[in-house]
Amino acid sequence: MTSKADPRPKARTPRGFVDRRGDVLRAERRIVEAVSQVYERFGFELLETGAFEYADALGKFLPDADRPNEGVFALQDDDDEWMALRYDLTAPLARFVAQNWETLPKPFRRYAVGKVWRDEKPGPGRYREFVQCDADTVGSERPEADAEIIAMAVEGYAAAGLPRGAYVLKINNRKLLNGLLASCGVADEGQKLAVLRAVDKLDRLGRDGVRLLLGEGRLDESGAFTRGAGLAPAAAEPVLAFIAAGAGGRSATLDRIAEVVAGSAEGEAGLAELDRIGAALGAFGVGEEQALFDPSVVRGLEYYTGAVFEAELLAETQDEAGGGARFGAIGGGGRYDDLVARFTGERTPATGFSFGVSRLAAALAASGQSETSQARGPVVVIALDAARMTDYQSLAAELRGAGFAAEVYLGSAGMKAQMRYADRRLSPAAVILGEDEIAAGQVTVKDLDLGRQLAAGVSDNRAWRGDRPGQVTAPRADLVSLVRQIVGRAR
RNA sequence: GCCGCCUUAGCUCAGUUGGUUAGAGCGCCAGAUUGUGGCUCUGGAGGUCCUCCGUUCGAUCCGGAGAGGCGGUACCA
Repeated sequence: MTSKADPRPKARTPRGFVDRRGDVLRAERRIVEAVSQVYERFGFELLETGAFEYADALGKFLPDADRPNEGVFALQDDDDEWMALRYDLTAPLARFVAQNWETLPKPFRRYAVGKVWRDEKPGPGRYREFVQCDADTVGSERPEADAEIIAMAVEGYAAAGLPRGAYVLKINNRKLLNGLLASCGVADEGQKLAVLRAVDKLDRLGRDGVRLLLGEGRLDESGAFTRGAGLAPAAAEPVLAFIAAGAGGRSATLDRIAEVVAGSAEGEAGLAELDRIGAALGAFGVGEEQALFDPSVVRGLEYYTGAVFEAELLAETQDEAGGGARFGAIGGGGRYDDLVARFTGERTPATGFSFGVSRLAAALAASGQSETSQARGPVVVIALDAARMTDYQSLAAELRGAGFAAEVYLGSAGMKAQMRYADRRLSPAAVILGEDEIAAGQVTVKDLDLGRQLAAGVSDNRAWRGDRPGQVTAPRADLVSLVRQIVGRAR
């Protein structure tokens, strides 16, 4: 061995990225198609924008000289302009709407499906590249627009195959908490954000944990201290009462919220919006158990200005180790009335919902709803004799012409390995054209599914091979009808 | 980002009190079976023992640094 550096690169996927094969992709494509159909039925137009945006269009995560790659994958173009891979589909929508406002039908309703990228610490089920599916309405401030987005999300989950009761869509309104805080004398933006963050942790830390985070702060088990919002107890108690108001049906929740936010103009406005959303949901036929009001929903984002939505998976799930898997949100969204104004200076009301496609696929799998069946392979034409490749190719072409997936085995292994190949591909049939068949003007088609069934009961290899189960030899002209019989059975 | 644990074959993992050829199961390939998937048997391939630096006659093992993975926490568009 020399001390020269190994010139061979290591085959590996970059951190936070995954390779995904046919079966997974098929499942995801089914989901996307189902949800897209729902969106189209509601009158939403498909829009695609590029993967890159100029960094300033992406908003607060824009790179600057000090940390050009914070949170996003960014690079500098030839003209020194920073561009970055989009981290969601909403920022590109805001840019598109601002750019094309004059020519768009208003309100503008579009859905979008595409990859987004985030340069952050990957975790289980959390990658640096993933597919999102969004629907947004830009240019309507009616609460009915929010309700419609929620109704589409509910229908989307149903269309994707998530059963009723497996999830719940929680609805809240930022104006409620804003109004509440204002009437408690909390005006500082940083403090408001800290309150939102604390409220967001209700499901994980419980009421007492949130109380600590609303006040001075909280010391967790590992000894790390999280600074709180610094609210006085007199201000924290109404917040705690507010976030506890969520149990029960939609109108009962509204009644309880009304008591807490009474006297605040912004709170009353938020309440009125929720009331109209609730009425519209009723008209859409969205049940109380599918979409409810929950004052503890936050969505963490600064840019939401009104209604916020979050879909949570309820079904009992298990991770691979058998423990209870925490799933958390499987989608979310809300109203963002200021996002387009970043470009135009004019307030443009907008509302939307977004879900992660692979997260939903994982949710379906976890609730036992996904068909994880392996894709069926093609009919495999066994290649026994290199000199006969053209014959094999025409057999395959004939089958493809008749509408079957078919391929000629292109490796160099023998018959046994070729049969194993067809078996692993889950092919329904193998076509054998050997010397015997050629001499007799025949072709042999083997039913692999039948063999799979019979194999379990066979213990003697000689018999297994000798019986040749499901194997039919017939005149070559009958190829297509033989395959049709066998493959028809397989479907 | 911070704290803790972990990293040996494609996968799951043994093991070496620091010593010459590092193992198992599963998987993969081949033969038994000139042209037939499964079972069984036999054989084979596959390892920088995460990387670098240090200690040592000698390091997969000890020390340090780094990378990657897992869990918690923070952040989350």
